Amino acid sequence: MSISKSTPPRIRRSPEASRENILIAAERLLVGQGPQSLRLADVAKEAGVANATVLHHFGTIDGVQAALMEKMIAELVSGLMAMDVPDDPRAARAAAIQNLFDAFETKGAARLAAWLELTDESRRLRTVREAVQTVIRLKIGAEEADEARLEDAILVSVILAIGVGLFGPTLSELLGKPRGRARAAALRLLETGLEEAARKAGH
Amino acid sequence: MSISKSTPPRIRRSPEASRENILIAAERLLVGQGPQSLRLADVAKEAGVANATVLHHFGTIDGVQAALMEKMIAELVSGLMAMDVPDDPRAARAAAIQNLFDAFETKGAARLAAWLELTDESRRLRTVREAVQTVIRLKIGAEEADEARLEDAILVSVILAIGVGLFGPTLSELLGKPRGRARAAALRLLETGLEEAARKAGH
DNA sequence: GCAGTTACTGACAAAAATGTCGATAAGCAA
DNA sequence: TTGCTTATCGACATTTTTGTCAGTAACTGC
Repeated sequence: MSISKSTPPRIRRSPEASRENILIAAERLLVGQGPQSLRLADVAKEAGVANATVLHHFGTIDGVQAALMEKMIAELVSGLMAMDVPDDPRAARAAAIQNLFDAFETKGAARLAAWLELTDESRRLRTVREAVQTVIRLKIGAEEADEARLEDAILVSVILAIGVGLFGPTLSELLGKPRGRARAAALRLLETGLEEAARKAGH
Repeated sequence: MSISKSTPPRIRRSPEASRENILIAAERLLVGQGPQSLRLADVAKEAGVANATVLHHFGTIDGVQAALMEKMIAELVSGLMAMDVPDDPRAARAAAIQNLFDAFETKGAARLAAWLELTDESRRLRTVREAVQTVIRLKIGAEEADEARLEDAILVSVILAIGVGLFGPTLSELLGKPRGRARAAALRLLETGLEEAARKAGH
């Protein structure tokens, strides 16, 4: 009979599945505890593998971080792009704004943006810019959107969407409000603001 | 004659001045390069002292970080509180908003807020909350500000102020706008939004 | 001057984090 | 089964970062 010396059977994944497993664990850590939690041992433990396994797939711990950025940015961008557009211009604007807020609310996308900003990796938001611009032109109905007012409103919308995603819960709570309050208030403000901008811009 | 063996004369400061010197250096690093730059050697080098000197005054590197938080939060709060209030309610609201944006624009206060949020130190924003509430009640003229609309407008203002301070420059640039554009646009949006909120709330 | 206090420092020790390497075993193909 | 590839791992080596300590020198009060 075999005694204590038995080691638990190894899990052997495909390289893709293994990378995915590690990245998901890293994302969980990042969203839950911030960038400082992305240490080799932490990531490996969270993913349930040995330190060496992480390095086998990503080379260095910076490699993990870089790959995680790519992944999260890609998800953010696809979230920004994926929406259907009502025909009515006004409804389309509202839907686009909703979509914007959704994109920065889920999966810590706003935290990613803040992280990139804080660590001077903000150039990586360039990809996001293109998505946002596409959304602007295609979805909000601003093909001729060189009108200053409308573009400004959009700029503010993006900032507010990220801000609500990042600070909304905390600030709502600190000010003694229910958690979703910030989002609702921001949407209301933007609705009137955007409509007015669109009106003045002649749409 | 004395040759090469001479060491440069030591600078000897008062404990307070020395702590201040180190904290200022740390703040420079934090604002310029993000949280990951707060390493003992980095801080010491930036401050122009030996590693051991930093530890002599703060015990550990975490002590430096904690003291820096206190300092930056205190400055942020005093920045929030320091303003004079026009008599006219409408002008007072505008001034308060301006002040809010100023407070989160200078000295990386918005970056501090983001850092606190990312690292789950957001409870430390509690002090800020009280300042914001004071400003709200005293300066915006909302003593009876349990009106939902007005309070919501204020909540959004805070989020937008931080968001502009944090992301304004980068996003303006990414979207092909001059740097100060985000702030101007946000102020314009808030002006109409706040006025409307105040009107509907019956002020 | 002189003595006492302490801010300051370099050299060293300790701890923590990253990265290397050979061995192992899981899967696959023949 | 047999052999090959390689994902996985523990043990170890390296690097980085933090913290300790005893000595030095700048200031203060006498």
